Amino acid sequence: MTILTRAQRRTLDFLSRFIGERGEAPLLDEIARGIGIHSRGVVHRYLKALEEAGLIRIHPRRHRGIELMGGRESSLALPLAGRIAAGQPIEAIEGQEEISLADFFLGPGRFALRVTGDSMVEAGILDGDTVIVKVCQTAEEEAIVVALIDGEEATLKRLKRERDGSITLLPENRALKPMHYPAERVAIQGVVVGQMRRYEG
Amino acid sequence: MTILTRAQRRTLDFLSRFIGERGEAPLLDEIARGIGIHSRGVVHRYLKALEEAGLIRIHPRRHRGIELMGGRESSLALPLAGRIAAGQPIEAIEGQEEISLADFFLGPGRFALRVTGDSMVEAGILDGDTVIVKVCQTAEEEAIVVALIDGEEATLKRLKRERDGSITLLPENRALKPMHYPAERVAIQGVVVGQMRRYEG
DNA sequence: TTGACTGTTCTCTTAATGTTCTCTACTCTT
DNA sequence: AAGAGTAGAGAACATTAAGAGAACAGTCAA
Repeated sequence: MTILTRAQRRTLDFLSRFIGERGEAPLLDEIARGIGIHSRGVVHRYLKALEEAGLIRIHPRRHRGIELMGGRESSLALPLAGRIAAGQPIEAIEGQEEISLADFFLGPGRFALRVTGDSMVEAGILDGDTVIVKVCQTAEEEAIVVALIDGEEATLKRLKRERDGSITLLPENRALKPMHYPAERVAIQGVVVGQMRRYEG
Repeated sequence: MTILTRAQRRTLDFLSRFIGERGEAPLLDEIARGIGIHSRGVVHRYLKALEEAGLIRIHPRRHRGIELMGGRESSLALPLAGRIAAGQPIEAIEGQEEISLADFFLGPGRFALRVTGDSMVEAGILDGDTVIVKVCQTAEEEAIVVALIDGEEATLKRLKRERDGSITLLPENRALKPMHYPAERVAIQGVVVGQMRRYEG
């Protein structure tokens, strides 16, 4: 592999940042501005060198036709920038860590469920959220479960077992009352293992 | 894999949204209007390119004869069971629908951030949650943003612009007070586009 | 069956973009 | 002092991207 000159390295850095943020490659003019020069021809020379070094691929004559060969394909991971409210600017903590969506949510016996209603708002589960549920018949105390009552009505509630074996389903909403049932009327369909929400930009 | 041009990408986005909402493919004229042009011929050219790239299939001469291929990054999908709290047992957990984690969260210029603190609890963002942030300098009113104050302190707050150009950062927690700053002290680092949480089983 | 729609194929236009060149200047090394 | 290598400017040319719109042929519903 060839040793890169300073200008070539600047170009490569700009490229990876641009593509990482915008999802598409920059124009030659954008690269020029990004590394502080004015000539497209010069940029083109640097790109040729980077291609020679095997670091990028150029689709000839295509606009924005630069692909970087870093190897790390679009995995199912997001760069993890760190913790917020720690009092530091977040910038440029370039993907040291990554967070894997698969690790987060995927697993055997799981499915997603869209939530309607406000019964769990105080647990941070809002109307419109999606919860990830793991199928199981038994659940631990205090877990948030999908419970089927009398084989008819399914709800999302926090589980509490009473000493006499009966079951209380606690909503996380002060406006709603706990519901109390004998054990045989309640069938647990699964336990909530995750929750996610999208904000429309 | 061919690189898509911007117009081709716009077309693909419109297609998946249209089909997702209405269950059938659009006419060429509808696509044209949807992406802001007037020529059916041009649309047809874009569709050919998308077919070339393996992203859609065209049934020749059929009206609405466009089918979009799962050329997506597969495998990170969960079966979507339906809506809960509708008063029905979660009917037939057949994975007819699926929810794609990639669609949900992945995209250019996004990163994850672990939240510490309770300043946004009433918006359903709890201590320990992870938020997905999209990098951008400007944000719409009422968006939840990552804001850097005086270049030092980063926080997660709801954005409000005052008439005089100054900025108010609103916590979603009655115990905390809104913070008010002149515009030049606040730099927006990104907008929250998603949120997720894991419940330890 | 028929006629209005709809998909397909063309050619044309315009502006933006990639590519190739030549020329200049600066910094090293030997 | 003379090359050699790196940086950069900028002109000239070729190609692409994006779009309009006409003409034709096949589809589909009343």
